Amino acid sequence: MSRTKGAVSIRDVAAAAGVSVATVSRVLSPASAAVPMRKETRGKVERAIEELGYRPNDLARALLQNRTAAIGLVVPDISNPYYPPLVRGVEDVASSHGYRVVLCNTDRDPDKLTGYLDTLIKTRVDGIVVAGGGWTDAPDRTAVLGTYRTGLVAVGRHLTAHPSVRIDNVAASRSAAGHLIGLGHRRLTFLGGPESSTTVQDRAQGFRDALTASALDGLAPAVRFGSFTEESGYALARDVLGSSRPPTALLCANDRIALGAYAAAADTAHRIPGDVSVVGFDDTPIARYVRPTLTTVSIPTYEMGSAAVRLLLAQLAGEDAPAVETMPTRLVLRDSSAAPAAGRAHDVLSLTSSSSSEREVRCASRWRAAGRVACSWLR
Amino acid sequence: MSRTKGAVSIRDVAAAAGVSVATVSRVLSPASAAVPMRKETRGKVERAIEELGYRPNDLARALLQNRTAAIGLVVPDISNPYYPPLVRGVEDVASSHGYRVVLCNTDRDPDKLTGYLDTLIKTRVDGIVVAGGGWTDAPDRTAVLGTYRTGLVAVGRHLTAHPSVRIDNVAASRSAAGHLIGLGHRRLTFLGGPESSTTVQDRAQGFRDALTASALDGLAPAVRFGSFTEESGYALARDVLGSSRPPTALLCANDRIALGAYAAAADTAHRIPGDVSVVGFDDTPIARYVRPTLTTVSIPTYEMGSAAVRLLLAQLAGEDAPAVETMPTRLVLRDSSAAPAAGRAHDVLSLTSSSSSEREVRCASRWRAAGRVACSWLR
DNA sequence: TTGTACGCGTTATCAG
DNA sequence: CTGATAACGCGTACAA
Repeated sequence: MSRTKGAVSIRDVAAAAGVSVATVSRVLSPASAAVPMRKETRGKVERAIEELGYRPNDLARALLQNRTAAIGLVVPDISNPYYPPLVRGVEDVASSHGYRVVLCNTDRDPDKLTGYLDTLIKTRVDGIVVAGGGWTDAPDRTAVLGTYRTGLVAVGRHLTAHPSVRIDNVAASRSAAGHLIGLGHRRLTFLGGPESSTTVQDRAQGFRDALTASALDGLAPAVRFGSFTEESGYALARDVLGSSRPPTALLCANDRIALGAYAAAADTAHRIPGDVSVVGFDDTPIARYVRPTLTTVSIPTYEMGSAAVRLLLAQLAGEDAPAVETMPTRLVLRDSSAAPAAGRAHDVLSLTSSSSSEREVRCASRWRAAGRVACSWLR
Repeated sequence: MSRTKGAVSIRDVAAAAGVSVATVSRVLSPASAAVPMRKETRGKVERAIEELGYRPNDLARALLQNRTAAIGLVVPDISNPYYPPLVRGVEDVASSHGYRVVLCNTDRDPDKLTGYLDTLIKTRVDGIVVAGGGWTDAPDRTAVLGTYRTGLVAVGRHLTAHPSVRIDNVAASRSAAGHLIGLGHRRLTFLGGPESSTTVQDRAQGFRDALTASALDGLAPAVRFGSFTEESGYALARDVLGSSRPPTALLCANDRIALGAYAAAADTAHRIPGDVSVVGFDDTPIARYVRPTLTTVSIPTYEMGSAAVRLLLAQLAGEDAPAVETMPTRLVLRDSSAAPAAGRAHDVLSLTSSSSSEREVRCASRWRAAGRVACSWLR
C-alpha cells in the first residue's frame, strides 16, 4: 500500500510481485518485448499489475521524459457552431497519435488567452493549436512559448511567426460574389462582421475585387460592417433593403448574418431569392435547414483542425513543415441565390462569369449519396 | 541554464537571483504574502522570474501534491449540436475554479470509453465528467477509478453508483404529449431513437403515460424506434404518414428526427402544422430556424455541464453532494404544433390538458428581450 | 530570514 | 536476466 491517496505505485507492484521496481518498469516499457526477460518473472509482474489495478503515473513519466503527450486547443467559443468540427478534427488526430487535448474557450478575450497560454505552459503541453484568433498582439503573448519549446500552430490568420492553417478568404469571397454577378446581379452589397477582423477584411476585399473585375465597382460599392450575429445582419439588411434602390444580392460574412438578412427580407416583404439573393459563409448545419436553403461558402473546418495537429506534430518532431497550409473552400449552391427578376436587373453589362479557382458544387444530399430514399427539400 | 529542452527551472531562477530554491518557492507559494521575507530578496527573485520567463512546472507540483487540477470530460461527439453548450458549461466552471479540461470523444464506442478512462487515470485527473452515456456496463469500466480516488459525475442516466445530473425524461415527454393532446390531437405517434437507449425508453414511457392518462392508449399506441438521425426520422415518418389513417401529431425523440419528419411530411404532401403537428426534443439551435419553427423540449445543457462540475468539485472536496440532481426542462412552443384541422380531429374525447410540472413557455425572442427591433419570424 | 535535504513515481544507467 | 540508484522539478519540514 502506498501512503498517499489510495493510489498504487510501481513500488506496490514490485512488492506484490516480489521483484524490483526496475523489473516492473521493464515490463511496462514500450521496448518490453525486445528486452530479454524470464517468462515467469514477466508473468508474476503482469499478474500483480492486474490484481492491483495498477496504472502508471504519466506525470512522473512526463517529468522525466520532458514530454506530456498533451496539446492545448484554444478556441473563441465551442458553442459557436463553427468550431465543433474543428475541435473534433483536432481531437481525432491527436488521440490517434496518443495525445490528449486540453480545451480552452477564450471568448476572444486577450486576457483569457494569456491566462490559458500560461496554464498550458505550466502544465507543459507539448504544443498548442490556436483557432479563430485575429489577436493583433499575438506575437507578444506567444513569446514565452519559445522558452519552453512549446509548439504552436494557428488556425486562421494570425500575426505570428508560427505555422498556420488557413483558407483563402479573398478568393472564396471573390468566387461567391462572382457567382452572384454571373447570375446577372448588378447591385450587390456585402454585409460584414467587425471591421477589425482580418477575416472580414479579406472577405470584403474579395467582394470588391469581383466587382472591380466586372467593372461594377462604380455602381454599388456597398460594403457594410457590423458584428458576426443575426442581430447585426438583421439591422444591416433592413437598412440596406429599405433604401430607395435596394441591392438584388447580399453577400454575408457568415451564415448568422445571412440568417439575420433572411429575417429582414421577410419583414420588408422581399422574397428570397425572387427579390433578393442571399449568400452566406461557413456552411453551418443550419444552412441546409432554413427555407430557402442557403447558398454559402463551405469551409473544411474538420480538416483544418486535423491538419493543424499534423502540422504541430511535425513541428514537434523537428521536421520542417510548411509555414502556411491553405485549405480549399467551396461554394455550395442552394436555393437562396438565383438570377434577379427581369424587371430588377437593370444596369446590365455583358460579362462572363468570373473565373475562379474554387469549385462550385451543386451539393448532393448525403442521403442520396448513401443510396437512401430521395428527400425533396433537405440538401 | 537547465540541461533539458530550453526549459528554465526553479534552480535557474534561484541562481539568477542569488538565492536558494527554497526562497524562490516561497515567493511563488500561495501563502507567499503571509510568509515573512525581506523585501529586497523578494524583489530580486521576482525580477529573475520575470527576466527568465519562468513558469513553474505543474507536473512536478502535481506529483508532489497528488492533485493535477485537471478534469476529464467524456462526450459521445462534440460535433453533435447537443453537446457544445454542455462542454462550455463544464469548461466555464472548471476554469473558474482553476481546473483545466481534457476533452474526449467516444462516439459511444465502449472501447474508446475504456481507452480514454485509462488515459485519464494515468494522467491522474482529479475527476471525470461522463456525458451522454447509457453504458450498460459502466460499473465495470469505472471500477478502476476507486483505486486512484478519481471522482466521477455522470450527466444523463447511467447505471453507475456515481452521482449524476439528469433531466426527468419521462415527465418531459409526458408534458410534450400532453400539449398535443390538449390541442385536440387523438392519433399520436412517437418517433423514437434506438430502443436500447434509456433516454428513448423514458421518452417513450412518458408518451405512453400521457395517452393512458387521457384514455387514448387504446386508439393509437404507436411507438416506433430507429436511430437519432434525420434519415431515421424521415423513414419512420414517411412510413407512418403513408398509412391509411395517419396520425395528426408526431412526438419525436430528438430534433434531428423531427427534421426528418419535416422532410417526410413535405414529400407526402402533409402540411405542418395544418395536417400534422411535430414536436421535437433538445431545442437545438436549428429548431428556431426551420420553417415552421419547431416546438420542442428545451434541455438546460449548459447548466447540466456546470452543475456536473460543481458536483464533482464538491465530491473531491469530500463534501457530501446529492447523488442525483434533476434539472428542469421546458416545452418551447413554436409553430410546428397546433390544433388538428377540423375534419381530421375525430375520435374526440373530452379532457383537460394534462397537468404538468414542466413550464410551458411561449418563447420570447432574445432580440425582443434585449429591446431590439422586432423581427417577425425568428423566435 | 534563508538554506539543506528528502520525497513524489518514473525511467535510464550501470553493476552484478 | 535482474537489482540498486541517480535523476526529473518542485514543496516542505527542519536546521542554521
